Amino acid sequence: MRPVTLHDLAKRCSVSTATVSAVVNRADWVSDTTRGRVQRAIDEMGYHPNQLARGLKRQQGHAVGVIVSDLTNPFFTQIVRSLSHALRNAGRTLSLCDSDHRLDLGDANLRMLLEGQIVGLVLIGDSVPEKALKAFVKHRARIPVIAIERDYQIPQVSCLLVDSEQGAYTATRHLVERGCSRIAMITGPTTGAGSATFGRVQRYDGYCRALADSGRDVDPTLVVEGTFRYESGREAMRQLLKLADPPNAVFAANDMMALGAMSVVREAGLRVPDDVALVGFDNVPMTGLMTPGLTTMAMPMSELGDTAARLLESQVLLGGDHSGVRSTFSAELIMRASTLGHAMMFA
Amino acid sequence: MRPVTLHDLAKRCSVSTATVSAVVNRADWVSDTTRGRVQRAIDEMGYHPNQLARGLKRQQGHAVGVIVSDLTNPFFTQIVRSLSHALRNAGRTLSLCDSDHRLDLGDANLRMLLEGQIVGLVLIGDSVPEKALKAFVKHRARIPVIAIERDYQIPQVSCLLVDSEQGAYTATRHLVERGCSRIAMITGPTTGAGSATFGRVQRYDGYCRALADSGRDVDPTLVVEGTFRYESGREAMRQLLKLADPPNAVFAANDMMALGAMSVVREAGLRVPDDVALVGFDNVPMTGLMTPGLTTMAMPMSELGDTAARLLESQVLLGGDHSGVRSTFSAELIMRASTLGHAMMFA
DNA sequence: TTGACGAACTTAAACGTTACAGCTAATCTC
DNA sequence: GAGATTAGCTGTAACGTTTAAGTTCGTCAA
Repeated sequence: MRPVTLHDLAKRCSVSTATVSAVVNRADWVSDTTRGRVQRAIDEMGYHPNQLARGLKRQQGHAVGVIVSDLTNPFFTQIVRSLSHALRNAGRTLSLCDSDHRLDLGDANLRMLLEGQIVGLVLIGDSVPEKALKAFVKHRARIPVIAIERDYQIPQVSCLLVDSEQGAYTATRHLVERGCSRIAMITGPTTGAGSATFGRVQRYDGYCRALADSGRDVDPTLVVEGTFRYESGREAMRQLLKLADPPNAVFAANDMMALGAMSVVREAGLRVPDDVALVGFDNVPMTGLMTPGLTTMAMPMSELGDTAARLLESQVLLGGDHSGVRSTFSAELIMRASTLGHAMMFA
Repeated sequence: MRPVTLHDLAKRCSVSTATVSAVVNRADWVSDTTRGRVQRAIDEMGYHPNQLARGLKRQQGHAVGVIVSDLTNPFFTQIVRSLSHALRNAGRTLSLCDSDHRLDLGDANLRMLLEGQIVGLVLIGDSVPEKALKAFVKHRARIPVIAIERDYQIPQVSCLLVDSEQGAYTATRHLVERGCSRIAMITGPTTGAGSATFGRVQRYDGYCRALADSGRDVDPTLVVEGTFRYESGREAMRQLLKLADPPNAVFAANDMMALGAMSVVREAGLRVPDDVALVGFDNVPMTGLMTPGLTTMAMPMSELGDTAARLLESQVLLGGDHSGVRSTFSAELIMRASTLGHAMMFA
């Protein structure tokens, strides 16, 4: 069963393929009678335009490439999801690659997408090495590139970032306002995976600024380095509880570590939030599902996805060269029982 | 900066485009000297084949369409991820659509992918209505379709399913072997979202069979219906604890409900697993991260993804018509502290 | 010496679509 | 009523690739 083509329709309606094409593309010069006749034939024969041919002719594909460093990261999953919705509405296809934290695969994916004649590229997380991207941008200057949660120093590349410093400030500030006297922090790793992506430095800076704003000094014994993983949150918390004067509040640089910390606190027979209040960062789905719910900073995920899609579309339509935009989004405080307690939550 | 084409290479090397094409496609008739010369030019000029043109000529695209009913479901995310890896290795692109549980969107996505001249289609979860798929298969008999975790009654469609009955049997059996006397079940919903997908019926059947095998009757007061959501697990567990003779073990039809149940058990001051042992289903990532870890049935996610990719590739290569394969995978018991307790786990 | 053969290459026609330059006939302008 | 304009359509050349059907030329058997 060969797919129906413009030629088939043209023959059927005794018009030229150009006319049929005009109907399909809603050109304004076709008479109503012809348009009706062709449209009916399209419906009857079940015609679908061949995007390969269209793309070849128009010198412009219909797919947007997306490379994500780790699709199983719920934060990234959400972004991909809203990208997917936005692109569908724009009539575009989403070509997805998971680079599995391996930058070499990111490079291979880049080549593959390139051959697929993508019309735009979205990079999520640390998925492609700066060098490879630089080469890409140089050879395909017409393809707009947008990076999410990864800061590239390439003028043509747009970067959408979350203001981690502000988020950390808000989180810490929240603990101050709840009256916590000794506020600890579990930071992200200083080197290796994630260090480039999730702003360990900025989150720590925000913590410091919030303490300074309330007239306190940072107690170095209350700052422990983790690896963003659950188990490292447990380890860090154990360390904190061993202190002579342990903290009564902890801000963790991500939710996984906060959850790890919470499990240790409870195993030690202490109560959350009465003995130790906890705040995380990221708002991964499970934080709202547990009891007590974890207070955390929500990343603006759909916003990032939507903005990326809109930006992309405008740059594609614009055509020609475009300079990279950078914009920063802020994380939002989601208050839950891990800092408020049940009584307060329903007060 | 216009992309390099076969023509550019042909001119540069003073050969015909056919020869260059032959080199690119590794045909065996090109002399070594010519091949070398062309290959060098390819590297120097940075040539990348235009997959649109190739696809148009070959009458066969290079992308595989994937429609997933909800990408944020960690179970599906994992499948997409392993599909992505397998497809990259096969040199194919993955066109992703999230249908957001809306079957009408599934239909729109289907159309979009169709126009993109996909070479194969993978449906994950309940993402496309049977009727729409039937129409698709009828018109595009050459495109193999594989459904994962959704049973279509269409001969040409291959279905990859997880044996829920067997999984539920194994889970319940495990509780029996741990010496639990009163084993409750929290089932999935009888109607609505998920009822078609995750075999509520089969999971309940497996539970019954395991009990029967150990010579017990099903106590209807110990079977409560949930909605697969966390909150419904809490509600169900509250109901179970109110019984005059409450259960000392619970098998929940998915992890979310099991986690909800666990939170209620602990709030009631009871111990897991000593007072109430718990088993879930799905092995979502967080189950291994909490304390106590949740014993659960692991879905063979990468296996499903890989199999889908392999099956697809073989059917694509075969070309022509193909009859749908159905195959069933079994879930695997992951034993954790929610049934074993710490002492037993390290015995 | 002829002719057959194969290695190494070229030619040119597609694939389905779009865009541009015509073309025809009707309508408008003065 | 001659010329200009316009609405509505057609013809055809691309887009970059593959591929079937040649072409050329050197080698080798008879």
